Amino acid sequence: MRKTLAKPFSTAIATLLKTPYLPNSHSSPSFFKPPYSTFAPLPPPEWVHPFNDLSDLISAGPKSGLQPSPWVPKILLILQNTTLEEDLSVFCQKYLIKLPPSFVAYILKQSGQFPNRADTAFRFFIWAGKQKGYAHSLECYVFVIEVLCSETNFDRAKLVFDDFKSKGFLMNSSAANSLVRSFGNGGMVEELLWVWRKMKENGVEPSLYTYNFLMNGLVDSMFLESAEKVFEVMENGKVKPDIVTYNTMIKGYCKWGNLKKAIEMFQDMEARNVGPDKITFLTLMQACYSETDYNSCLKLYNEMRDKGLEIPSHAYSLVIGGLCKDGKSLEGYAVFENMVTDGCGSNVAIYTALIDAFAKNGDLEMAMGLFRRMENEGFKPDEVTYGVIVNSLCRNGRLEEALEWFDYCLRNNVVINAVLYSSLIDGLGKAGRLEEAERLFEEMGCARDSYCYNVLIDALAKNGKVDEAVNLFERMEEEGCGQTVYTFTILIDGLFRARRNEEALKMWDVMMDKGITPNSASFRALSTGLCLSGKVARACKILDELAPMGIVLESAFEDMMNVLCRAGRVVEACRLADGVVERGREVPGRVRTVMINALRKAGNDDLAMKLMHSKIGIGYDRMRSVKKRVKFRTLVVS
DNA sequence: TTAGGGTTAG
Repeated sequence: MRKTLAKPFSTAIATLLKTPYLPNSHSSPSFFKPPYSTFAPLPPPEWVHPFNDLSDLISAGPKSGLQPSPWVPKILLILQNTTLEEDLSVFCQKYLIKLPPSFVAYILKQSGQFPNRADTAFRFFIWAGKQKGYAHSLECYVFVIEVLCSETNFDRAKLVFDDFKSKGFLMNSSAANSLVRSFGNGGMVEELLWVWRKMKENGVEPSLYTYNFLMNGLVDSMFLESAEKVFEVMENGKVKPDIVTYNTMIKGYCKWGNLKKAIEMFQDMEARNVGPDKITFLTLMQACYSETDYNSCLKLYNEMRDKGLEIPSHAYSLVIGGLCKDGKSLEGYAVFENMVTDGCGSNVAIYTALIDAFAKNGDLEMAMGLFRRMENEGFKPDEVTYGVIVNSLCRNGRLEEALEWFDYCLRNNVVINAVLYSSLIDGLGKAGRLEEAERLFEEMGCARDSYCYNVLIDALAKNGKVDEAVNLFERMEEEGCGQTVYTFTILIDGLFRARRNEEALKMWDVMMDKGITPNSASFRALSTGLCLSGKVARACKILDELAPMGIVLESAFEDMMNVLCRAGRVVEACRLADGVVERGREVPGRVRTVMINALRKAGNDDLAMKLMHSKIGIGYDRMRSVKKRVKFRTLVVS
């Protein structure tokens, strides 16, 4: 038997590398190329059966006349099988094969092509390391680290690397590239620096790839200043920054929220003749989109078109999505038509965004037309699309149709998510159909999120069922669903409406104690309740307490003025205006404008005109020949 | 080697 094993492993591997079964055989690492003569022998190809698993392989034995078959890929498939080590042990023993490190490295490298392989790969690596007469090569370490880092298993990667360091391998450039990439992705800076030092020691010059991997690692770990330094080194060194380096830096600035610097770099690259590519544009567009700067998104898209660059489908998604969010459904549709003309395929997300935008603009016919067109083109509407349809119908008072679509989803096994449920519960609540809303809430087929709770709490509170709303608020906590600033706003508003002022104030304190940051809307609910019950000073005090916490609510004072004027409490409004000026919380000119607008909004045109034609708020009291600002109070006194 | 979308509440 041993005699028949004499055919070298190299022959088997060489044959296998040529077979179409081998995934990505063209990308096989260079150290799998000959010479293989030092490898222990494996069964010759003619033995090999088209195995389904390793047990087949083991039991096959010599069978003449069979076609050579790619058994290595079969072993790779067995990587999905947890008994790999055991099987391989048996296999190696049976054929008395000495496990070659290159084989282990190969399996580890290939295992990266399967999802969630880090655990198996790691155990395989450990198992192989324990085999008699076997020692891991540099590549084994590099590949297992690569697999571990790609699945964010950084602790294990560190463990393996500590072992690696003790072995005293000579660093080479491909190992260095891989390690820099792995450690960069994991933010393992210490390890990264070790590799860099080792490269220097062993005279391995960093290539453009090494630099770019390093840059990407630094940027992803938010070490932006270090990335800037590396960039500088590249600019002054032999290896100049290329398009990837620039794109990585731009990504860094975007992630850091420094869009201005990203744009500067974008302009700088043009000046240095490194033309921006589709990735540069897409990165910038994504950043603009995230900052809701949809206009810049559109400008970048137009620039891309002018340059004749290929426009990726995702860029269209961003531009169309941005226009839709801005309520510009027609403009969004125009870009959509460009996309179709360019031969760039649409997708469910783009259709859904357009349907939503048209529906929000009240054009339900166009929205439904797009829905049908999408279906005719073979796109299957998903849970988000149905969510948009149901929400649009609810918003437009077409609750019955929304319910029909809900039934349709149920009948056709379409997933119904919490968004669709919350839209429907909200629709029912706003239509006063509380019982149905509550029933739907209880019967929900998925986990309830804060939206679902909030819409129902709102429905209850607005329909005079404040106790039930508070019960639901408590149940929310019991069921582990986080209360949000919306929950508190709804309840504070509801409690004030029910004249349960002290409870409303307590609710505000609970919110603060929970570390939930109030916003303009929540303070509006509180201040409205307080102002209408004559406690303007208390509202001001609470507002003043927020400032030291760094919470500045831009419209707070304006909202209070509006509420007071609308309630005809002009004296209190004037007192508030004077207080705001005296505390220097707002420039007098603006307070004056706010006051005029508030009076106008409240329909009190007479006082608004009087204020406009006086020097109140900005003028000086010359009668008493003391330079003093005329108080707003004089508006109602004189 | 670098980039990745759509729906909901006060």
